[in-house]
Amino acid sequence: MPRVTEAYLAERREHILSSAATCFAREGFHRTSMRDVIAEAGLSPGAVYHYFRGKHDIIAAISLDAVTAVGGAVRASVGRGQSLPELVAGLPTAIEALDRADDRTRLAVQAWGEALRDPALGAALREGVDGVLDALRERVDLAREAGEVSADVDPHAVARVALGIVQGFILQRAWDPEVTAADYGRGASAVVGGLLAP
Amino acid sequence: MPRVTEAYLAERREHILSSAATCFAREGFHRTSMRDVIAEAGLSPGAVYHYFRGKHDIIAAISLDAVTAVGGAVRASVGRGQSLPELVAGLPTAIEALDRADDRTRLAVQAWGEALRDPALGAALREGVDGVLDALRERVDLAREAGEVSADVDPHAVARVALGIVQGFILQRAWDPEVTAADYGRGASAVVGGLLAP
Amino acid sequence: MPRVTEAYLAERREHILSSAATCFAREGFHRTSMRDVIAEAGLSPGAVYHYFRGKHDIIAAISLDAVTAVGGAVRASVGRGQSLPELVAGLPTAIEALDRADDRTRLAVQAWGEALRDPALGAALREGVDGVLDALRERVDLAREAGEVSADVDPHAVARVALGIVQGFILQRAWDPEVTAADYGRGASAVVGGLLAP
Amino acid sequence: MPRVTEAYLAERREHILSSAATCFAREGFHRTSMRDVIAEAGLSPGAVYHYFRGKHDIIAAISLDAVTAVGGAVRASVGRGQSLPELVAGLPTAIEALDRADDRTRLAVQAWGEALRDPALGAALREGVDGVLDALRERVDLAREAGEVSADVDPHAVARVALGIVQGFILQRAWDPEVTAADYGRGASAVVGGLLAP
DNA sequence: AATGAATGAGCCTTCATTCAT
DNA sequence: AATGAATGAAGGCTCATTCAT
Repeated sequence: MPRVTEAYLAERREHILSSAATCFAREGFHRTSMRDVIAEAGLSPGAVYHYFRGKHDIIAAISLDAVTAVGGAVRASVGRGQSLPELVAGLPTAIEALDRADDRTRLAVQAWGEALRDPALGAALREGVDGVLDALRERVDLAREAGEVSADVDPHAVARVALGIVQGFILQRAWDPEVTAADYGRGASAVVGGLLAP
Repeated sequence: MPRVTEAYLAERREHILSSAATCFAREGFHRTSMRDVIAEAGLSPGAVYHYFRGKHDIIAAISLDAVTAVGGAVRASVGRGQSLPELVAGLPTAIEALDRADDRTRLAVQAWGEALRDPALGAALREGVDGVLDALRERVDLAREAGEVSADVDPHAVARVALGIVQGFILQRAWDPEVTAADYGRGASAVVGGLLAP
Repeated sequence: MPRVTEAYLAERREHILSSAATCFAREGFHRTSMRDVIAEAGLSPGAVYHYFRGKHDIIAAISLDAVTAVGGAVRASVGRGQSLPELVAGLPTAIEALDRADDRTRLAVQAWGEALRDPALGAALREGVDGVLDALRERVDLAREAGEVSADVDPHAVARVALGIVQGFILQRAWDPEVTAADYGRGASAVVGGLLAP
Repeated sequence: MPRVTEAYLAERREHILSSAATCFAREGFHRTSMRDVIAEAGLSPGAVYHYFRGKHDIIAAISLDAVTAVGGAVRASVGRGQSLPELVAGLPTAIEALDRADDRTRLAVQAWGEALRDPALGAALREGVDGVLDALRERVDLAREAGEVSADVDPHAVARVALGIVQGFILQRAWDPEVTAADYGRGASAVVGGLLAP
């Protein structure tokens, strides 16, 4: 019989992660020391190291979470059966909604850089991105089959561009909170749906 | 009077920066120590600190350079008098051309994260981005006035989205070198120019 | 729970201080590196920094201790109910007794200079000195009331001079160990008690 | 024929010393870097090192100057043919007069500590002190022969105490500028001349 | 005589992490 | 499960000083 419930352990782990996220969003991965994380969590070094193998693991977990959350938001939007311009218009809002308590999108920008240096994280992150790209590509395929989109576009490339539009929003909003989802979404929808005069 | 020429000083500074860029591209800003930079430059600590106030300043200079180079490539493309889809199609190639010697686009991704934590860098970077956004917006304005684009689009928002498309390319290519400028450019051009069947 | 006893912590702190004092007496505050202190203490850097915020704090603690010890010796002598000449004659011996293990009086001379540059240390030290001056002044007051001393002397000024005599001994003995407490004390007693022929 | 006059060289040397003294009085010997001294002097490193072998030499020169100045003031007072109490009463004022532009007495306190660590400086300083002690002792001898002072005092010891009184003034005044020469001198004169009621 | 770029040893300190309790 | 004292490598940087010009 375990001394403590599994739920307790999971909750503890989560608590540490969210404390770390707070620190990381405030100061960045590398300007945050384990001392900071430990203090923010109100624990002792030993306790934190009981749940994580090291700082590295915490960064990886948080990075993955941030990127996964973005991916999840995109995939959820894709599944909503809207027209392509509607879909694209709504993505920024879906992203914005992620930043409930923590600055998940700011963490995502940092995670992007981290993934460049950490092969394991890079692979994990790439996997998530591939899933999102697949979802977007399938949606474009459908649109093409439905004649909604001209036959000679490359769904792979279009999916990448659509993802790029989302990534650009995340980045620009991280730099400047005045970049709103509504404006950016309108622009995106215009680009995708009717930029060229008929 | 051993006062060396100003050109010599500038060249030395540049040498240090490019040595640092090599290190940073290889290991990231924070896994690179000043020792690494100093060794790569083949100098002594004192010499490096003669030209830069600290690691921070070197990171900032390189970050700014990377982001400025991206901005310059975009602005140069904008000034080339192409149609909007042509312009957008060509941007990834222009970006790709930046990575001649150093991995300037990889550095850019790191710089993005850095700018989130360093207010001074953030401000400088934002200024550069604003210039690029202005150039793109003006181009869209022109297209609108020429009837090339429907009148009810918001040029500001469209400029941001166009920039986002470029940023997305930088990021996706940094993660996966197989993402080619040609493919992404084709996708971008399709999105902007004729995604919707007529 | 590895929480060690408070006594253990205090002892550790004291051990570091005495190691530092050894180094400082040997080489001076500024020619002693933290490496020296750490090696002398037989600890790791982290351990030392666990107990002190930095070299500065160690210097301050040792300086304060040295000056406080001197003050304590003076106050103890004052409380011994001797005649003024007896008291003054005994002070050098009391001071000399401080240098049992460490060279506390040599440290005091260094502390004097340090207090000139470190406002916090200066204030602390001044406070200690004021206490000693008070004690001396009270003693002089008593002597005056007892008619032991002429009525028109300023007890404050006399107290300062008495302290000065002690400080001069500390300094001269630090430079030249041949200056003995016995000789100096005899001189001091003569000055105070019967310099002028009757 | 020398390129520059000897006077020019001496003046330059003096200029560097006074710049250094300014820095040292402001920040202490060890918190002052050669950069500081060089900047204060408005010269280049090479120029300063042309006149001094190193920081060490500058510290030694300034320390010696400060201590010598004190010694000179005492000896000048001794030669003035006053009664012993008058002499002692006047010493603090003579000391105070030294602090024209620079804080020579503050530098002296630092020099005391320095002499403890630097054998060469210690020897030089001790020599100066011995001269002062000799002068004081001779004065006491004279007083003894004149019957001004009781025959059984030890002139050596009394001279040391007299010097100690001066050193105490220097120290106490360095810590607290409110300690005035007038007050301290009055106290000293009282101690020496008539502390004990008749 | 003077310049100032360059040197490189060494400084103080922090950090992620461990392990006896 | 949790504590926190301890580790020790490594970090960024400063410093007194030199020497080609």
